[in-house]
Amino acid sequence: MKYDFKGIEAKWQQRWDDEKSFKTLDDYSMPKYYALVEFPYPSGAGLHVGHPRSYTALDIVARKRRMQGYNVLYPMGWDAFGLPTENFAIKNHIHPEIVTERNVARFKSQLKMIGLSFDWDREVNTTDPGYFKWTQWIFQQLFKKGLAYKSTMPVNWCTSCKCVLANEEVVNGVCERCGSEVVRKEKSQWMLAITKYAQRLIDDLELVDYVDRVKTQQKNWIGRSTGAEVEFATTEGDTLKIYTTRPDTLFGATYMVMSPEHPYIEQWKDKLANYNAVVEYREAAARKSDFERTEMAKDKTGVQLDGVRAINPVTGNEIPIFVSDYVLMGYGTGAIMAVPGHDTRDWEFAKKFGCPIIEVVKGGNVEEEAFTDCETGVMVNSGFLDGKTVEEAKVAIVEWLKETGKGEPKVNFKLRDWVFSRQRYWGEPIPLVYCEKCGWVPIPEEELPLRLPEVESYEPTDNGESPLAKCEDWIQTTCPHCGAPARRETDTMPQWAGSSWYFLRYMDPHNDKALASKEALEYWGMVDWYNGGMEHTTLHLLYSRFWHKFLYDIGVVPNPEPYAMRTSHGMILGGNGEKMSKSRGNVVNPDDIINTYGADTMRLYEMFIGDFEKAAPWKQDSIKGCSRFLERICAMRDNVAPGTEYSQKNEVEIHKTIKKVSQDIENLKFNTAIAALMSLLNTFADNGVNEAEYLTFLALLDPFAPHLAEELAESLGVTGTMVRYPWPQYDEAKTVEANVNMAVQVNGKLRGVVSLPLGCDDETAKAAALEEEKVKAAVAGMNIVKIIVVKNKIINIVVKP
RNA sequence: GCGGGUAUGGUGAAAUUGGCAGACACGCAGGAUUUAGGUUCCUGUGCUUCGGCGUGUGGGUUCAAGUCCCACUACCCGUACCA
Repeated sequence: MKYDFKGIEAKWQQRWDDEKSFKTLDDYSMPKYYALVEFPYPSGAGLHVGHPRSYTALDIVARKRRMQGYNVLYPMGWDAFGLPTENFAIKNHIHPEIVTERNVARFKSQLKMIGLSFDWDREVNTTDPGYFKWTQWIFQQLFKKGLAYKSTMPVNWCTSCKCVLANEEVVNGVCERCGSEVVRKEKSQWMLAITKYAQRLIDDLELVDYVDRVKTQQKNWIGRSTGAEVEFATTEGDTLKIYTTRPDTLFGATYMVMSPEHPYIEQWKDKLANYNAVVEYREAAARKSDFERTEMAKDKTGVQLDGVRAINPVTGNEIPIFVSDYVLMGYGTGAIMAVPGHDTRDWEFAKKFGCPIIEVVKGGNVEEEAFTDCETGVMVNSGFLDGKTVEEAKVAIVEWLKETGKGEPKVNFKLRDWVFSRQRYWGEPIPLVYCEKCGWVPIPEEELPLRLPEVESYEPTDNGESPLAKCEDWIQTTCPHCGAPARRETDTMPQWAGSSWYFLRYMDPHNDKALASKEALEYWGMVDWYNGGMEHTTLHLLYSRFWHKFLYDIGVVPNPEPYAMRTSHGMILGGNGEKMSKSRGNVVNPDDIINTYGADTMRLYEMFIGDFEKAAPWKQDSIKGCSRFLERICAMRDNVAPGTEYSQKNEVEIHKTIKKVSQDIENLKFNTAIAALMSLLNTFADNGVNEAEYLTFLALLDPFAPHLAEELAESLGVTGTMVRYPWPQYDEAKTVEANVNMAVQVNGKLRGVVSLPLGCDDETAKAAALEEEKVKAAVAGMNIVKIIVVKNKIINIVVKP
């Protein structure tokens, strides 16, 4: 049979569509399996070959689970709010909604050509009012529980575009789009109190099965550290509170540093002889762009306060206080005690400003560099701490701090609260109004979804307000609480909002009473397997875990964690090993591959390309191997002999392959699963093949190359589709040959191979090894010291002259 | 800086607990089929001075190391003064 992939693929895609073969069943008595891939942002460029890597991998898992009798939820949708669409709309004067619709249509038709087994009846779109109604609803719940609040925050401001940028849009300190300088500007923003969940977001990683590197990245991002808060009295009679992870080095604190934004600068205004110089420094720091701040990072700057000094609580010494921008207002208390002997940054600063450096932990040379090791050192010059190890000293000093009331143990996190507002058009409107009397008030639930108003221009305003700020008609409303005139919030939500809960909507996508029904949430939660890119292992994963925990706390979802398992795929690179991008000109379009070789070949190649978790360069030549493999399967169809049992010749190889393919799919080893299928085909080519054997092969092939598997199975009389065809079973006893080849080594070097019965005893193996001609030659004239036998694997003869 | 990862033929890559390094492919070479190119099929293919040598480098443990230990180097990803 000739391999007509175009005909075959069109035929089966049509049939799956007509029969709704992948429809998720509403039968909650069946065992369930929820496989999830990250839904894409439907960009104008269309799909590239990187997208299908993840989709195909979990399609294989989903298809296998259906064949194993599970009720499978494998859905797809669109994360469609976002900047590129808005920018395209601005440039071409088209409504973003129309742009989105177009892009989604393009993406969908491309995905359909790949033969992915999504249940399209459950498609979701974050820009659909029926969807974002619930995004807004969740935000209102957060607000009601006090987890959404307004706060003045420094934001990134592009001096040329005159608008606020997200952190991701600032590349090397300049605007991603226009290349102009980006500076900091204070703006009032909506914030979400994710830091309240910081500890639980770390602890509950114990409950889930994520690859280690993902767990590590989450923990690092949250950045928990333990230490102490210590109060330093000042010469002006007040106290300056600091946070440190090294309270053990308190005796070595020879000066203090405050952030330029520290409120004490204003408080001490009248006491500072050099107040003007301090303010000047603060203003210079504020003017610095991100780029300059990073550039200047190596060179420490600062100003010493003239008029206020601090007192080291343990030595009683008076020490100077500096202001420097290497201390950040946003972490700890915005002030530090500086221990130049044992902190690299303090050491650099001390060297530049001539502050004394005292060694309090022995082990290095503090004149040469800061000694930061906590493991080996012993305390010196530290009064009652002398002679203790760092760990012992930490315990002792914290005791002392507690007793004297000068400090207490403290845990800090790097994680900051989530800046949640964007001054943009194409996002979910924040469903709150501001009333002079009542403050911020949520709009009534029955008024959700709050839709975007029609505007003439989507461009941000000159003063950094959202484009919605120009819609006076829309803004003016009444307070739901007291009925007085009120104004709507004009900021919109960030793109992360819609993607923080989309997996819940798939469970019950058309529900208009709740984000999903209780029954659906209980049956489908948690997601059994979630695969996505490493680039989302910090923000998206953390945000969605946070929202899910909140929904758990208010009784909406039944589990504390959303995803039972998380894996990550590597990126598909261009043929030159570089990241695929339009500017590098190395983008490969899946449409071209499908036209030339067919979807099954593309699916196969995407999985065969290499280790699923690692980046892999796209090699156009290598695709042929996969294409040939499918052609050979097709050609073999004409030579399939009748037969309902496995032949003796093929039996072991078949059981082995079933085992390997079954396990490899579970372990993300799609590449070796395909290699095993190729080997089995080679075995068939040598030994001949009958119908029973060929059908098993097709069942194993089905998740990888479903169109061809269907076509060939049909030709063998299989009625219906392969979607629920039973997954082949293997018999462990039949996965091994009666005889094994054991390698014979002499002094660790391979000298021969002997064929022996499986599990034969060591003495027989030794005797057989010594009979082998090449072994005899290698052993001749030597004394045999010992012989090591590893059952069924190797015999090593150790000899000496 | 810090955190994570990677390093194996001409290429993409395989290799349970340490146990025959290079599975499976690509490419290449030779042959067969073909009017020819292409396709398909068969054979070979780590290097080698045929003793051996080979998994980034240098040490170590072991009967045995790609795999374990110590010390390096290079590249990739993330992050940016987090006290």
